[in-house]
Amino acid sequence: MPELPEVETIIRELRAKISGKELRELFIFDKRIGRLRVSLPLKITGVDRHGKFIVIHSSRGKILLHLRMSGRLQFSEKGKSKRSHKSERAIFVFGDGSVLKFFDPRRFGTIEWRKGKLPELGLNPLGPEFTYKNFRDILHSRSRTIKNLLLDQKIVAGLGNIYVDESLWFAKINPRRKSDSFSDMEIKRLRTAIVQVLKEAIRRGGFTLRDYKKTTGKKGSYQLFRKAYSREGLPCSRCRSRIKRIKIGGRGTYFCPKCQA
DNA sequence: CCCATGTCCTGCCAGC
DNA sequence: TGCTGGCAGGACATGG
Repeated sequence: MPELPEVETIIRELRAKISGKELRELFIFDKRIGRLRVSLPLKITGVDRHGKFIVIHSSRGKILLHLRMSGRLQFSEKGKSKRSHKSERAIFVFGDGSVLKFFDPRRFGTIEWRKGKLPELGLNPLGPEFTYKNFRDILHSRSRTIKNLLLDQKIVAGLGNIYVDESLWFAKINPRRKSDSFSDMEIKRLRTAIVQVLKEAIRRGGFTLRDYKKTTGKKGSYQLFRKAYSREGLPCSRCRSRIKRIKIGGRGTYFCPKCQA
C-alpha cells in the first residue's frame, strides 16, 4: 500500500536509474491499467512525486503512474521484455536495454499520459505550504472525522491508512475526533507529527508488510518502527496499554485507547 | 457543496 | 485436505 514515503523512495531510485534514458518500448498487458497512445521513443527528462503519483517527465508530456494498493515497480539493468508473471501488467524498455516492470496483483494501479496539468491535490505535507495556519484553516472549515479527513488526497496529499494512524498516535489524538473540535495545541502537535512520521518513514525506505517493495526488490523498514498500525493487542510503547483496532469509514484503524483517549 | 458509504480487484488466511 | 467467506485498502461514484 504505497503512500507518500514509499512513493518518494521509489521516485528517488527511478530518478537515478532512468533520467536521461530513452523510453524505447512500452508494453501494457492489462487494459484496465490504462492505455497510452504516445509515439515512441521518448526522452525521459526526470522523475517526480505528486502526492502518491509517480510522474515521469519527457520532452513531450508526462507519464503518470499510480500504484494504488498492490502496485510495485521492479527495475533491472538487463531484463527481458517478455511477460513472465501473472501479475505483470506493464513493461517499460529503455534504450540501453534496462527494463522497468509494473506488477499489480489487485489491478487497481494506473498508467496515464498527460500533456497539461497534474491532478489537483491538497497540501503537500513536506512542502512550504504545509504551515500551521493553512492546516488549521482546513481542519476548522470541515466537520469530518480526522481519520477520514487525513485520508482525503484533496486535503493533504500523500497520507494513507498507515501514516494517518501513526501520525495520530504521535499527536495523541483520537481518530474519531471531528476536525473542527481541535485546539491550537492539537493542530500543532498533529502537523509536527505528520511531518516527522513521513520524514522518518522516507529515511527508512517505507513500510513493508506484504506488497510494497523498492524498485530493487528490497523491503523498507518503517514497519519495525511502527507504533500503532497493525499492532492490535500489543502494548503501546508510551503507556503499555493494548493497541485497539476499530473501523472508521470502512478502514481498519489502530490507536491507543489511553494516550489517544 | 459536504460528508459517509459502497465498489472495484485478487491473494491470503482463519475456520470448518 | 479443500473449500468458503471475510478482509486488505486508494480513489472514485453515488446518495443522503
